[in-house]
Amino acid sequence: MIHITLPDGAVREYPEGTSAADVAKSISEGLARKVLAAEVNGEVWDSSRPINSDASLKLLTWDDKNAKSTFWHSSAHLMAEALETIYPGVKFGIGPAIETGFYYDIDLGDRTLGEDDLKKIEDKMKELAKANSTFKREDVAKAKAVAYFTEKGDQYKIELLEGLDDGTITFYTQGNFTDLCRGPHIPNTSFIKAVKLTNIAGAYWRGNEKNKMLTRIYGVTYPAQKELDEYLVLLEEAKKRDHRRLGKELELFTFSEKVGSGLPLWLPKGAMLRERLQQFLQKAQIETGYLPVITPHIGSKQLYVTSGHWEKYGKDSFRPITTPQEGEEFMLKPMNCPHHCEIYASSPRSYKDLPLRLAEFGTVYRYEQRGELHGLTRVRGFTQDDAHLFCMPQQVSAEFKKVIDLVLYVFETLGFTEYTAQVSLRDKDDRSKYIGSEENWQIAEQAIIDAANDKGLKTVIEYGEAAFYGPKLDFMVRDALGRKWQLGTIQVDYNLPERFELEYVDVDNTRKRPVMIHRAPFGSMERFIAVLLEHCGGNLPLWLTPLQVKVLPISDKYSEYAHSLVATMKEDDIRAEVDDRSEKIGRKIRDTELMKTPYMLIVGEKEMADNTVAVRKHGEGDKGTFSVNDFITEIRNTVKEQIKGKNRPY
RNA sequence: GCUGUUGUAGCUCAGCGGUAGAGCACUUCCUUGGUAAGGAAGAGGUCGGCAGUUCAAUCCUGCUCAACAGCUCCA
Repeated sequence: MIHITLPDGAVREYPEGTSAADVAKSISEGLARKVLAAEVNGEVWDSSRPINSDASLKLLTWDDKNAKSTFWHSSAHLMAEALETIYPGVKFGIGPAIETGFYYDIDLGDRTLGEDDLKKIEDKMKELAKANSTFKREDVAKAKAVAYFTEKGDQYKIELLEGLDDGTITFYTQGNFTDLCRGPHIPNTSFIKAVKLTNIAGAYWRGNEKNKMLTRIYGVTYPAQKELDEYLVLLEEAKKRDHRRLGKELELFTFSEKVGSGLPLWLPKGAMLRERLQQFLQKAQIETGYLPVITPHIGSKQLYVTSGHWEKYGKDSFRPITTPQEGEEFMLKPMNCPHHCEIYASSPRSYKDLPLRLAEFGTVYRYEQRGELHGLTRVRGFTQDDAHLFCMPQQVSAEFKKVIDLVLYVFETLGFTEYTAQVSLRDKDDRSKYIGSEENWQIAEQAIIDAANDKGLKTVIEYGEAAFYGPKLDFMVRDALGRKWQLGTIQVDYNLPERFELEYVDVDNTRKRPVMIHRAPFGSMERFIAVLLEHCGGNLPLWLTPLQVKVLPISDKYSEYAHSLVATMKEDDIRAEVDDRSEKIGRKIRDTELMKTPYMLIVGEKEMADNTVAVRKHGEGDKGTFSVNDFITEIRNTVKEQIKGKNRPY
């Protein structure tokens, strides 16, 4: 007999070789029908796999993350079975579960798939799922496994087998399909009731662009049609929050083929939003000791040779521009750091001058690969909320923490509560691509880890993600469709001060090298606004929104009163407009709601007589009648509250 | 950059080998109204661009530009 410990602490006795499914059955039949997999001593297993010694056991049903992942992994196998039935001879790469759903990379030879094919595969999957095939696990000797896939002619599986040790190899079979797989899987295919193949795309074998491109089919499955429907609705909702769509609807920005791809054009409302955001950060920065500077949009190529960027990124940049006669070369500024280094170097610095914090909303140009461009999140011309802090080595830690405070203040004010902080360190093995001494790297890496811990950030450490000149702390958020984007960044740099031979005179009258910290709380104005739009679904906070109040006169007769209200509000820095079109009030309300304007003031005979306004709030409806002064006070207070923040660093 | 899909009016889209259509938006007129679309008339497109096939191309073919999805990349 063995002892099974359940999550509630209860210990039960079962015969050796009992399975999670058996345990479930002993508790209740209903539970047994829902169990998809099990966690045995913390490891996810097939529910049918025999347990041969004492163990802790958690039965996994659909609500569990690991169960979903198992379910989707099995669905990938089901899709593979369908593919093999429809396209005999198809070769398979890998087919894992992902955050939502699964994919399988396949090699179809010369055949290409279209939308109609996806439907066909879906139907076949549903048919095969109904066949109720069991997922059977089998230990296989390496030689036998290689022989199996050699006969099948699947070179990808053979390549995968090369990386595996004999004795650890397992096959899973359902119906007529057998795959090399570590498992685990759900008990049988009949659990899969709803199937949707969402997407078809190319993907390089093993993620290497030198390898063959395989066809990747993405899909998602559910144990009930209702859940699939809900998921599809959710996807639609997410699309409505897409910043590219909101940017168009709210008239914030646009692109022009003539101007060029990846070069956003800010429309008046977008520019207003962006400038307001910039002023907000500028103010916080000045309060916390930053000094604004301004540098040109181009710089001599020599500047980037000195910085090392030419060598590293020159070939991937916009080509240098040349002067008419001399043949001098200039580059469109791809980053502000070298310019700021030269500002530092423009006069002798004492330890008393440090830290020197130079800030600039600097527009830079980078030649991003064509396929990388994406709305405002990945563009070729963008403005960084950049600053470079030059400090003594012993000041790094304190400066770093101050920057974290500033970033958190920005996030809090703009309502970002969900983000991850990623500590990007060097690749553990390959250190050839990094500039700078081992010792400096270690100090910097430790300083970042300590500062993040000190501030209580939830961090993920990523090896190999550091910049070539130093480690960094990046703040990441997700967009409406689940894609991850980096927002704020803080980076320690021991390299540029070296290359630009920056110095300060220390207390003991010796010359020393300062340390540089690059930082951008927004990351870039473009990307930040993109993510902000998606975050708030286009309902921008009152203090930031281009138009705060729209005054809607009920008829032309009250137009004058409406305009007088706007003039009054303007005195209190409230951004308001009148909709004086000859439309019915219902129509004006609808149009204003669609533009997501926070407040509507409806004014007619009554309001004009009493010097009041009927307030309607976006998304909430009629709020009743207020005196003009009360309304103005309300707006002013709300705005004040929004930008104050509890964690204001100044 | 790679693979695939798409490109028709300002926007969302329909259509088709015989020189274009809807709704919304826009303009004008009527309507002067009370919390999410009042009515009528009008204007607007060399069907992304360049070639080719054809008696004839928005439609077929090639190239090119752009957008979208994913992969690779991201100072």
